[in-house]
Amino acid sequence: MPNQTFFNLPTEKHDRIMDAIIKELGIHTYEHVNLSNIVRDSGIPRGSFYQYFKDKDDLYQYFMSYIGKKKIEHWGALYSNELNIPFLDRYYQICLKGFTFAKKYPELMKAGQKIMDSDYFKNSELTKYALKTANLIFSSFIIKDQELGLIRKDANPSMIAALLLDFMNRITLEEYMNTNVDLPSIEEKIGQLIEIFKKGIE
Amino acid sequence: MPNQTFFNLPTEKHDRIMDAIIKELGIHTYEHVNLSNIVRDSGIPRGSFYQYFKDKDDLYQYFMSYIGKKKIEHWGALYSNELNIPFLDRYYQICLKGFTFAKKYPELMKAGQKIMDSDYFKNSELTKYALKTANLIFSSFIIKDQELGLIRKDANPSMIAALLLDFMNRITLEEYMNTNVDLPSIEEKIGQLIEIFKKGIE
DNA sequence: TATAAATGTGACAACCTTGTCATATGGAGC
DNA sequence: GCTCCATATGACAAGGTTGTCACATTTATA
Repeated sequence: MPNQTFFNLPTEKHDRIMDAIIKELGIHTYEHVNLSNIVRDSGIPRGSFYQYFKDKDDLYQYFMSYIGKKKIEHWGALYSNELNIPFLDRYYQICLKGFTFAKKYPELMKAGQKIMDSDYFKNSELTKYALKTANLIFSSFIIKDQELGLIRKDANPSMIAALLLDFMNRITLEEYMNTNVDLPSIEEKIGQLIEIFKKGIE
Repeated sequence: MPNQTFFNLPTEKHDRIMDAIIKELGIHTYEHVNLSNIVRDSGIPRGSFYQYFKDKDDLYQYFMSYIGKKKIEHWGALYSNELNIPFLDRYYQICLKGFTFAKKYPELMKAGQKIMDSDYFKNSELTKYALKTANLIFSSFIIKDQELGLIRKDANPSMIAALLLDFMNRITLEEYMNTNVDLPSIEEKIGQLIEIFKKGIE
């Protein structure tokens, strides 16, 4: 985590640095992140960077916690157990939230996507754990629906979860990042997907 | 494409170099490929590398054509229009072929996967074209089945294609590369997926 | 205002990677 | 053996990146 000095910075400077970091992480995978670009873009001297962050790794840790906070803020209640709606309705809402997140924080979204392409990210234990957790959360909702008779009991929850997470990931990459795509066309697409999942294609 | 000199090389030397290239491409994304590792591993002098290949780009071009040839060899007939079987049966076979490909050429498979993570690959027009083509091929099979009444006409062919391609991609990454996974468990998994697609989960 | 502590600064050493080039070697044809 | 051409070779220049450090400046405290 960054040095306390970094957190003591005036908001304007903190944000300027974060913007530069987000910009750079949105352009290059983690391994290719160039500190020189960050210090140039944020207008801070090279030495200052190393006063705030121990190294690249430190930068990454902070970025992950930063984007994590924003995401929890944004999706929040939709992942709560207290929300009692059918899983596919919940999934629909979660996908749409992805769209609004991408519109609200396009640069952050880009950086978040890019990070996932990085070896560093893929090889980290934390990542494997996070992906497994995402699947488990979806699975638990699916199992609940199976008990309620909303979803066939012979369908494998973890497989359904994986398929829906895959779709969400792809639509995020292909559609949400595309400025020409509007909300109605996204709603239409997610609706189509859910139809296929409900009824099958046969 | 590499210089003629490269193709004149004795098979043993050619293979030694290809092995080193495949090994390196399997470890680092294209942007991070290190020529020094390749010349060390293949035991050729640095100068020779530049006698064979113009630059990194040349290496990439050759690798793509190399893996492309192996893939066409391996999947061949399964993508042919002359094979007249229901699309989901074909899809099942295609997925299984992926498993045997991964077992036959594990290092090549790893390199092929890694390449897809590279910015260079993602931003190339050829790639976008290739991905679009894969979807179109699947879609054309699906449309044929729709006309035959095997698949519902109101299901979007391109979306079905995308979902199934996504699944194939993920199972390749997660299962095929894993040495502990055997054929029966893969067959089981693909079977489950196809069940979900046929009947839906409701 | 004086002093100490914290923070800012950028030149630079150390390191790494790429692609080049002058020179060496090998073999085919005469 | 001689000449020519293809091929082999590795030291090195050019370019780029990282993290450091000695010194400058600002802020906090007495």
